[in-house]
Amino acid sequence: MNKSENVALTLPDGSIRTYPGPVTGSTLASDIGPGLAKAAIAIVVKGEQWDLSREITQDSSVSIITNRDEAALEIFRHDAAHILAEAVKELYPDTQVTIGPSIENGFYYDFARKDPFTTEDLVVIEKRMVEIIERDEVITRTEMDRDEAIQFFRDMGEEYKAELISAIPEGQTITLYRQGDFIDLCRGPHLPSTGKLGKDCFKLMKVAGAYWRGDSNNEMLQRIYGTAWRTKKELKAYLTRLEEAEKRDHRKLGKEMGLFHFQEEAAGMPFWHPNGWTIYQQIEDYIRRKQKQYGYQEIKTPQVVDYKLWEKSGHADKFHEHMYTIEADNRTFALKPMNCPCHVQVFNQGIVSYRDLPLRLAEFGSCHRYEPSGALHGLMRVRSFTQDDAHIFCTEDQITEECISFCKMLLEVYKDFGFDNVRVKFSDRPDVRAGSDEIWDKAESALKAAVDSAGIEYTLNPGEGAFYGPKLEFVLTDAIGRDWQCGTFQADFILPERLDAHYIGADNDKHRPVMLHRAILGSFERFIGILIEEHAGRFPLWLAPTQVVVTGITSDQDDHVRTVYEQLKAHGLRAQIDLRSEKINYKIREHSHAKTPAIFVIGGREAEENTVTVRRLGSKQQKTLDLSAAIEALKEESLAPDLRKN
RNA sequence: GCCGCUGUAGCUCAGUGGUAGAGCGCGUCAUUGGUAAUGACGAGGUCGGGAGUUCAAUUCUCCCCAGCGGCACCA
Repeated sequence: MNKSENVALTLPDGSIRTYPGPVTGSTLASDIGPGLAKAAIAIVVKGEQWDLSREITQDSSVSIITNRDEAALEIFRHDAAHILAEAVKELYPDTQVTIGPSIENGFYYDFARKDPFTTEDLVVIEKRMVEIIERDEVITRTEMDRDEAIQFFRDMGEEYKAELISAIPEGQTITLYRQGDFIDLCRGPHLPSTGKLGKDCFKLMKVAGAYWRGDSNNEMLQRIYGTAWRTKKELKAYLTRLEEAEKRDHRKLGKEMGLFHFQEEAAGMPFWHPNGWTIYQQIEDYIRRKQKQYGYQEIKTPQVVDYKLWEKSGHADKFHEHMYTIEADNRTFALKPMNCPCHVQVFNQGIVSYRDLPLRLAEFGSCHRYEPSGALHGLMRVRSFTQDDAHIFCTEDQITEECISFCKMLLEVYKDFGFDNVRVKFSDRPDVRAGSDEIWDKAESALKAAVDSAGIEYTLNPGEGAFYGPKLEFVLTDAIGRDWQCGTFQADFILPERLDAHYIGADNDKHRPVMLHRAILGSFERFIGILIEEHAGRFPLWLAPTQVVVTGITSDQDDHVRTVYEQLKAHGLRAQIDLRSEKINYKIREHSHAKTPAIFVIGGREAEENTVTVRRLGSKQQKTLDLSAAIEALKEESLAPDLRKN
């Protein structure tokens, strides 16, 4: 490249600035204006993010990233991670640095260190980070040869960094970033200087353990999590959002609302209370109706099954450590961890004709899995749960149609529960799997064709399929932003083979059916957990454990209150009566806290006119209605979505 | 399972090497009040479980269990 050649930079508005030679983003920004120079964070050169200090040597289309841009956030967070690492190295020089990326809402950095960081350390580190920001250290980018870089970090005692670089292909140029005395391997880009990060725009959040390179066979590192934002206001808003999310945590609400509990004697296995079980039953009834509508037949299979069956199905091989076993009669049994092998047993009874396919067998199957203790999480990850499970036995030709029908049903169900945003992942063959590559090719392409024709958008989730087949995962998000897989649709060519399922085809020969494993809610437990958080405990009327409370202003109305209560119950509403000698204020407050959707209040006037004054949760307004009208309205609203007329 | 933190009344939490406290809730009584807390009195705890140190352990040490935050796992 001839240095004397002109460099023409095309800005987003189409205007062109020409320079007599190489030029940096900061020069460009200051030439455009001092305001921009101050706000500039990085520059996009031909679609790639560059540091402001990096020389642009060729004609390029460019745009400057300012601190108002969304793209700046990631850079801020990445810089925050570097500043964190610098602070830690200054305070605890014997610590080795490893990696520190920006993540959703913030950043983290993993450190190798004998003694773990304490919460008090975080305060000290955070203080030092502010100092580094105040020092406004210039951040410079340098390039280094790969082997040179390995030696460089090794000389500094940074073995992890050296190992990281070793994994990079030979001959490649490595970029390093320096700020003050701190040097890190990094792709960049970074801010021009540490002072660009607002010292009141970040906060260290927590310490945690994390395996080196995400592998549980490796040693555990100390991870520090932080959050970082463009402005103090954004940071505050984020912290407030976290607080709000905590209030809708299903574990907290479950306790407050008396839905369920856990205890030591049965870790990870919920005890459902009357209130929670009412919700559960509403959901089960709903799904049962839905499944009938979509051509499923419900069955029930045993929970304790000889271990031999799990060996035959292949589950024992991969999951034996996660199965509860029982010894009896000199035999070993397992509590079923899933329903599919049992469903094949039902399929295998008698002879199935191709005319019977697709055969859709559904079960509200209670399963037990010995989940690792650290994985347990309220209702979201439990050791005993019930799935809205079903297996569709069909021919290869029927996969597409079944997938389309399933996706339609799933989206209807999610919509009825108030979930409009469902993310879908396509998980293909894992490293450890059963069956030949040929069968996997077939299963994957069949599932892909099916989901494409269903018109569902998905992201690829490589290597995450089940050991017997590829799957679609339908993911919902909890209050704290954590993702949970609920629905699933899996194409399985392997279990029918292993458990010798067959049908008689039109050609009078035996054929293997394809097995489609599918669930919509996934487990009732997890789904209810998410439902609680989604609604913050304020369930729609059809799900609410108590739909209406009837109470009087004074005890003079007690008889009338009783009559109304009886009528509500006669209409099938889940009503409660409150005859306590408390003031109306107290009772309203209490039932509102309990998140009761409707309160019917009866005073002297209402008793005389046979009306009720209705107060709905979340509203301070009251409406006095004829009793029969009030009951009718409530009844209509309390119908499950699939039972409503419109 | 791994790293760290936590475990005291039904709930939320304070506290101490000398056998425990608050608020809410609960119970009794009084109060009959028009839409988010009426008052008085009262009951309630093997301080997660086990072992050790000590004259003495809820408090200090160790082991175990469970919960929380992550990591790993998730048929």
